[in-house]
Amino acid sequence: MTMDFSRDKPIYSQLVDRICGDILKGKLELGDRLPSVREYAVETGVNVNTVQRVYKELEAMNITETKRGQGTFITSNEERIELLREEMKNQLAENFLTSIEALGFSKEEMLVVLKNKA
Amino acid sequence: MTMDFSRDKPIYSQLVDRICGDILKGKLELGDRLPSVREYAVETGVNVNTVQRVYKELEAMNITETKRGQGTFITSNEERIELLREEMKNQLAENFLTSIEALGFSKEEMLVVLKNKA
DNA sequence: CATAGTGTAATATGTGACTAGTACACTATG
DNA sequence: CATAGTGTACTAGTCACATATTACACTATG
Repeated sequence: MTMDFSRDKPIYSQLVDRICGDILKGKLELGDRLPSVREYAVETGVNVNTVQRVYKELEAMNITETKRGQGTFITSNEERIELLREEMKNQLAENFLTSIEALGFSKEEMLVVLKNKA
Repeated sequence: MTMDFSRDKPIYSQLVDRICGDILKGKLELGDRLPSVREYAVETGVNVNTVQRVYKELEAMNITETKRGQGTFITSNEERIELLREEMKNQLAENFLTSIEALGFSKEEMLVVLKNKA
């Protein structure tokens, strides 16, 4: 595959985002097994250690569970995923509002722009 | 002063944002002279080179003009500033929409969250 | 129990972004 | 022309990130 990564953010971080997105979008389902670190490394054209870091982060976020010798699985805890969804939504919104304020735009002004886009 | 900086973004970049914000907010006016690199370095508790990089970025964006031996001044070109305002507004909006999509949220869903915040 | 497939750990290396220290070049001012 | 105040250039150090390599620990499967 050899994915293309943006250069303004660590690869491991982009992969975490991607997997989270896939979970929230339903592309990955609760209890699903992720590819092995070695598989995923080849798929994405990245080093095994980088994938390991990705899986480590995901586990620290409690959205995956790792079983040695078996693989890494998405948690079956639906509440956790729902919580994740809310957390990320909130974080996104707050970051946005912070940026808006820092640059001196008003919320209303930005809402108009957003509505008129895509 | 010794400003406090977030650790997830380069200092110079945060300073650029800050100055752009101050301009857009009207805290800094067209033609104003910015502090000298050394002054600003002391004010913010940062190295001179970091400030220099900030001023360099600003100049590359055509929002300041630098005169050796005299100082760095905010452009008097009002059109440029207006353009900057539109650019940043657009960029902000687009980045936001990209993130939303990547995580599988809908625009409408996020607009609701935004309206109910701050 | 052998084997192949999991995740994990440790170490070394290269690279680029960021920051810092120091010295230089230009300009205004007296 | 001396001086102090500008911006600028050069060099070096630090750190996070990614990679490469190797070895280890656990589990399923035959």
